[in-house]
Amino acid sequence: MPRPLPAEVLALTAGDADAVRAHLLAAAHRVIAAKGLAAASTRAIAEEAGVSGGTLYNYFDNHTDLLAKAIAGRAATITRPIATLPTRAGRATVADNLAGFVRQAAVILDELVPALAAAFSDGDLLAAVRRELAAVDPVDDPARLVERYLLAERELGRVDAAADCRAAASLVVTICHDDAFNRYLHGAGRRATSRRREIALIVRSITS
Amino acid sequence: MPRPLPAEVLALTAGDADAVRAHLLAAAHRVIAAKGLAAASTRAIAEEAGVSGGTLYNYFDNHTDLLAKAIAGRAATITRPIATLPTRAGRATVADNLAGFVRQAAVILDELVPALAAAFSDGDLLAAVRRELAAVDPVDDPARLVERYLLAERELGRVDAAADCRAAASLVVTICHDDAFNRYLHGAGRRATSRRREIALIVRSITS
Amino acid sequence: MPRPLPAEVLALTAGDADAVRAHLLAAAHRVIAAKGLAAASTRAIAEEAGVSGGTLYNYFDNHTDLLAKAIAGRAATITRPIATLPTRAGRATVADNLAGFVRQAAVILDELVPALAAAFSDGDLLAAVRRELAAVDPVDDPARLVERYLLAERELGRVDAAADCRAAASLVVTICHDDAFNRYLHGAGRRATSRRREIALIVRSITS
Amino acid sequence: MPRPLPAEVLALTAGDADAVRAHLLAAAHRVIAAKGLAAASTRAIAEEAGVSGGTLYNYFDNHTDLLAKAIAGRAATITRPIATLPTRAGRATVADNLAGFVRQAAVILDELVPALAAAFSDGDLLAAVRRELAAVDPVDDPARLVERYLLAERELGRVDAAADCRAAASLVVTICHDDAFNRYLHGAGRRATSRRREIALIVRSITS
DNA sequence: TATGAATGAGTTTTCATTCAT
DNA sequence: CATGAATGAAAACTCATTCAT
Repeated sequence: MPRPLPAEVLALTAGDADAVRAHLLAAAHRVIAAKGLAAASTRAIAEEAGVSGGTLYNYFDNHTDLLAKAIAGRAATITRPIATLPTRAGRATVADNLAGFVRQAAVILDELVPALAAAFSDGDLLAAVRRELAAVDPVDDPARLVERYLLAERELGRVDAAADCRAAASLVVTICHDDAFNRYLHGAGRRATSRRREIALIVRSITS
Repeated sequence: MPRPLPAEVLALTAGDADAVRAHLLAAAHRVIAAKGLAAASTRAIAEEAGVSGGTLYNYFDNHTDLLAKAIAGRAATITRPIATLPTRAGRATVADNLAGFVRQAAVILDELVPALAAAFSDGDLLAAVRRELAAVDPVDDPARLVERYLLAERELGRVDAAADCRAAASLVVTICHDDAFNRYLHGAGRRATSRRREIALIVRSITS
Repeated sequence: MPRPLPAEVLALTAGDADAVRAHLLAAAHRVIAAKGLAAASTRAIAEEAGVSGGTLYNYFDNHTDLLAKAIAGRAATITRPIATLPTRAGRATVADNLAGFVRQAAVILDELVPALAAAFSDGDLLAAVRRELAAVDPVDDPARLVERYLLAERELGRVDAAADCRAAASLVVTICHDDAFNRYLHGAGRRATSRRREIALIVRSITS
Repeated sequence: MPRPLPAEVLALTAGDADAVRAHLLAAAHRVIAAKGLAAASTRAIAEEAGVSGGTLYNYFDNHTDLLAKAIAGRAATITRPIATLPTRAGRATVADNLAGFVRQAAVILDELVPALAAAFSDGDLLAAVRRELAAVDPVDDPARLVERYLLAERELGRVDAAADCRAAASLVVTICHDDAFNRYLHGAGRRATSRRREIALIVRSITS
């Protein structure tokens, strides 16, 4: 007999199918973040979401589909908290602004990069993740964001007119990625590297 | 019914236990590279190595131990093909030498980074990989290699006396890491990014 | 491909979870009795129960849990067929009644003692069996049953007022245990020892 | 290449085949006593004995043969420490002498009964144990020993002329067996039961 | 006749998926 | 479109036994 979703889940989703889907994706991501991709079995996700195992299949094609959407979905939301960077142009110093960006990006990347990296373990999953990523709006690309900030600084004269803002932005974002990767690779004990010297080097190159 | 190792394997190892171990590690790495970590079951590895399933346990404690050594073992050999970089100081241009390094590093990182990243999927495996990595000689760190090259260039006057060679080297290596990650994330079809502009930016910062 | 339980099993259990559990425990006990504890693999039990291997894990934590409950479960039902002993007080002779008890107890102990003894082979299993046995109602202790019978005979004057009924009962039960152990140890061919002389000795001690 | 046995083993056995066999049997029994029959793998026994796994097969037909001889071999030596009982006739009291026997027997039975019981888990092993037990000299039967003691007491007039010494002896030995079984079944925590009352009951029956 | 590596059948257990309710 | 039990393939790992050395 078809039964309604459990009270807790209904309270969160109001029974809206998309809301339920989002709830399940969030549960999946929590499990991946907490216990790793290998532990993100359908049963573990269902339990975390407070639904029955079979229910997942009413909202997703299969296990891989669910995982891929949970992982790639985070990539779409990644620029959200750092979207204000371009508005900081003209304030403080360029180096400080970039360092601030690196610091803020770390929070998001620390939960995105490990999940993304873990997807490398399974060819099918990786293919599905690629498909999902392809659908993400490339305008939200963080590198574009940083580039826009540097261009704004160039407008203000705080960055050389001839500076390659795209390359500089790309370098900054690359630093963020590698840091997140290394933080997870080397474990929680690892002290966060400051990267102040690398940023100074980049800034030196684009300012006279 | 016990038998000596199959002829093919014996030919490679001459019965030496360490050689057999290396043979099994190589087989494990081939499976990981070809089909992904998730497909690197003990059975698949044993088959690839041309050996019976139980034989693996005569050489490794367990599946995780084998995988961790197969993955981390590559990290130890990584500087081998690029160790000649410092000797190139004074020849060609700094930018070309760094670009050449990035190109060569890509070959190795393309087989190391995906396996390393895939280990993020399993907490136990990651912990084992960390233990193995800790045993790798840090003198072989590629960043130190690039730094030594830049310091040699500084001796020769082709790099500013005040240049932060460590930061520059760190940036170059970071580029390599992120590129390898992105190449695998976005799939084989992806054209390798040249990174010429980023290297130019770095070089500009350390030369006058 | 999921299917309901096979027709035979459904007929026995009517889909009730506790009935299925009991069915599985009975299957486990049949396998132990027929082929020994070492042959009571999960596969053998599932086959005997007419069920798929994975199904066992929907009802029991693990193999040890299943075996322990199958073994200890019998101990709980053991007094059932001999519970009427106290009502025989005053009829026939005390010796005959005790001999009858010994004979009846043998039927049950012949299927309990070997399984219990076999559990000595595995420390984990034995620990689990102990836990299960601790949950059995001690009021059903057969020694208490025999004691109550002897006390009833004492009330009737057929046993000395000063007789140590508890010790006598304990001796009778001990005989039952050791006989069951020895019957299994020496094999089916062994003629059941009558123990008439030992019972006579006990009776002589508690009657004048 | 045939090598000599390891130095430690040679020191104990002087290379004598029977001594080596005894050494291996003792090792097997130690493993069974310490970790249970299920843990008494060929590898564990070989390690305990300080020899290589293949060596066992130069002295025993197979695993079962080795275990059966290790278990049944103990039964042959069981009367050794209590053989002096008959000489105690006339000294102390009959009850004390029997209680002393029960106490001493416990030491031996505590290592024999659990191993014997564990053999119930495997039909093949049990059959082999039965074969080995059949070869044990029945004159050493502890029950005969106790009977001889009681007959000696009867000669001395401390036991009734009409007493059924065989039944009494059988009861005493039965107590020992059941106690050992129960001690192991209920675990080390269990306080040893004194059985003074049961012995008193038996003695009352054979003395006036 | 000691060694110990290779074997491979066998063990317990997990898990994505389906479908009767 | 919720449930959760049944499935059975696949996983990691163990172990008695053999035989080249």
